[in-house]
Amino acid sequence: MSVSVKRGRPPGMMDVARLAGVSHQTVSRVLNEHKNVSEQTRLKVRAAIAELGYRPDRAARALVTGTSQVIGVVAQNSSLYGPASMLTAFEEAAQATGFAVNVGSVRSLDERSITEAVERHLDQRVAGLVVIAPVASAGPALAHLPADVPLVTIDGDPERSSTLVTVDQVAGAKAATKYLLDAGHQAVWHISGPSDWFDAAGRIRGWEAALKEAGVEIPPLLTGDWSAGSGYRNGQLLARLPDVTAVFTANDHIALGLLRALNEHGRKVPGDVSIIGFDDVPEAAYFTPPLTTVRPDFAAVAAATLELLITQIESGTSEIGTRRTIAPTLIERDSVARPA
Amino acid sequence: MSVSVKRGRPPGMMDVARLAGVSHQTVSRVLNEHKNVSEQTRLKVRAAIAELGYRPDRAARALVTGTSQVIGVVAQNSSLYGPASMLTAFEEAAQATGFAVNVGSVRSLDERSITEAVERHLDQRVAGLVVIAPVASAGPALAHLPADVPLVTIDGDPERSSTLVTVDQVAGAKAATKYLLDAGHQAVWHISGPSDWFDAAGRIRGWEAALKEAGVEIPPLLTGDWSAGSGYRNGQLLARLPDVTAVFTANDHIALGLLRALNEHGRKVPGDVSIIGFDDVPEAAYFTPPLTTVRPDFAAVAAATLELLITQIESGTSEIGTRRTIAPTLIERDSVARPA
DNA sequence: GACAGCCATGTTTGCGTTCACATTCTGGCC
DNA sequence: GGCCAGAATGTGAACGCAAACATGGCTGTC
Repeated sequence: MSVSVKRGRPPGMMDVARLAGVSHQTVSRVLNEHKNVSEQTRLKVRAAIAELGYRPDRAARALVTGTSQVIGVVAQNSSLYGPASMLTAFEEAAQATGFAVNVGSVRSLDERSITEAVERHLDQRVAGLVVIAPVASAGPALAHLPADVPLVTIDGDPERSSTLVTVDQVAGAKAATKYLLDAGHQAVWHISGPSDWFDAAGRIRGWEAALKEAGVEIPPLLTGDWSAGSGYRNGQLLARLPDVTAVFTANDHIALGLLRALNEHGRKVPGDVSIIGFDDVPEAAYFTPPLTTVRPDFAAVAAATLELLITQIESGTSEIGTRRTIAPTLIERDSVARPA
Repeated sequence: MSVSVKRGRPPGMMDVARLAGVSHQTVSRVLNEHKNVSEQTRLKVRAAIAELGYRPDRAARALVTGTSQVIGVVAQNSSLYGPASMLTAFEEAAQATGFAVNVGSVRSLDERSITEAVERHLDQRVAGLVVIAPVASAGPALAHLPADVPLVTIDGDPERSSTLVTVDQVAGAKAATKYLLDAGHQAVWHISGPSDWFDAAGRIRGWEAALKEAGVEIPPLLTGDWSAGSGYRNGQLLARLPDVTAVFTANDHIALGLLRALNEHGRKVPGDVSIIGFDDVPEAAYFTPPLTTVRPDFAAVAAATLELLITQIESGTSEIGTRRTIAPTLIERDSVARPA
C-alpha cells in the first residue's frame, strides 16, 4: 500500500539494464522495437521497465537524434472561432499520432512575431512546424524560413509555393451566394471580413464569381472585421435600403450583428431579408432565426495538415508546393426565404 | 549578400568557443549571465554567437539540468468559450515569461485521460503543469499525481487541497442575481450549466445565496449544458410561465437560446423578461437585445496561475493549498429592465 | 617578498540516449 | 570436425550543455 515518493533522478536505461541483467543497448533495442532481440530477453526487459516505472527521457533522445516528437504550431492568439477551432482540431489530430504539440501563440501575424515564434520552436528542436497564417502579413516571414525544416501552412497565401492546406473559401462562398440566387433573389450583398485575410478575400471572390456566373450585377462590397459589431454597423446601412433582400456575411458573428440591426429597423429575417453566414459556430442554430451557414471541416484540415507534415518529417525532405483544399458544406436552416 | 543554407547540425557551443578563442565553458557563462566574465571576452563571445547564428540547444540543457523551460497544460479539447479563452490567455502569459507551452488536449476529463496526458507531459520533462479541470471527474486523477512536480489547477475542485486558481463564480452569480432583484423583480430563475462542472455549481450557489439573502423563495432550478440549444429548450418552458420576468443563465450561449425561445413566444426582452448571462463572449454586445452579463477576467486568472507555478518551480517545493480567486465584473447592457 | 584571496578562465565529468562497431553464440553444411 | 552466416548481445563513443573542480594571474597586506 505504500507509495514511494519519487526523489532525485528518475531511473534511466542503465538502471533497467542492470535489473534485467542485460546491457543498456539491449534495453534501447527493446524500446525501439528493433529486431534481433530474443523473446526471452524482451520479456525480461519489459518486466524491469514496469518494475522501475521507467520512462524514456525524450530530452536525451532529442539530443542524440537532433529531433523530437514535438510539432510546433504558430497561431495568432485570438479567440476568433475559425483559428481557435483550427488549433484545437490540430492538437487533437496530432495527439492521436503520438506527437506532442507546442503552441507558440503570437499576438499579431507580422514578420517579426512569426520569425520569433518560429525560432523559439527551432530552439526546442521541433520535428516540424505548422503555421496558421490566414493573413497576408505572414507572407514575408514564411519566405525566410530555413528550408530544411518540415513546414505546413494552414490558410496561408494561395499564391505562395509552400505546402499548404486551406478551406475552399471560394467554393463555400459561391455555394452560399448561389443558394440565395436560386431562392429567387435579384441581388446578393456581402459583408466581408478584413481585406488582408485570405479567408475573407476568398469569400469575396466566391461571391463575385457566383454573381458573375448568374449574370447579376455586383452590389457594392461592405467590409467588416469578423466581429458582430461590424455586422451591426454595416447592417444599419443595409436595413435602410428596401431593395436589399439577401446578404451573405463572411462569418456567423457578422450575421448576428446584422440580425440585430435588421431587427431594430423592423425588417424581418427571413421574411424581408435572407441571410447566410460562414463558420457554423455552435450557437448559429439558435440565432433568431436559426442561421443558414457554411461549415468548414476543421477536422479534415487538421488531418490533411498532419498527414503532409508527417510525410515531410519521415522523408526528411520538404516537398514544397503540395496543396490540399478542403471543401466546406452548406448547412440549411431558417434564415433564407424566397423574396416576396 | 549570400545566405548560406544551414546544413547538418547547427553550430554548438564548441564552435562559438573556437571562433571567440575561449573555452566552451566561458561561452556557457556568457549565455547564463554569470558574473566573473570580463567585459572584453563577453563581447568577443557575443560577436561569435551572432556571427554563427548560434542558438543554445534546449534539449541538451534539459538533459543536463533535468528540467526544461516548458510548461505542460492539460485542457479539454472543446471549443467552449470559457476553457478555450482560459487556454489562450495562459499561453500568452507564459510566453511573456519565456516559457514554452505544451498543450495536451484531452477528449474528456476523466481520470484515465488526465493521467495519460500528465504522463505524456512528464516524459517531456516539463518544468510544471497546469490542469484546467472544471469538472468533478478530474478530481481523482489529480489526487494521484506525483507530488514533486509543480502543479496549479485552474477552475478545479474548491474542496481539494491543491494549488488552485479560480474565477469567483459565486460572487459573479450573486452580483447578477442581486442586480435583477434590485431592478425590482420578485423572482429570479436560473438555467444552470451541467451539474458536474464546478463553474456551474458555483453559479448555482451564488444565485441561491443572493435569493436567500433577499428573503426570496428559490424557484425550481433548470439545468442546461452550456449550449444555446439547452437555453432554447429550457426557454420553451419558461416562455409559457407569465410570472417569469427575470432569468440568470449560466453562460451567454444559453442566454442566446433563451432569447430565441422567448422571441418565438412573443415575449419581449427586456420588456417582459430580463436576462443576465455569464462569460461576456465578444458577440454578447450584439445579441438582440445586447446582453447584460458577467465577465470573468481570464488574463488575471492566467497571470495568477503562472505566478503560482513559477514560484513552485523556482522554490522546488509544491506549496500545496495556496488559493487565488479572481472576481468577475458585471457588464451592464440592455437585457434588463424593471418589471411592469 | 611571501602569502592569502579573489577574479577570470580552462579542464573534466556526466546527464540518458542512440549509433557504429565489436564480440559471442548458434546451427547448418561440406 | 571445421568453418561460416547470421542472430543475439555487448562496448565505446558522441550528442550539446552545465556543474564541479582546477589553474593561473593579479592585488593587497604585513
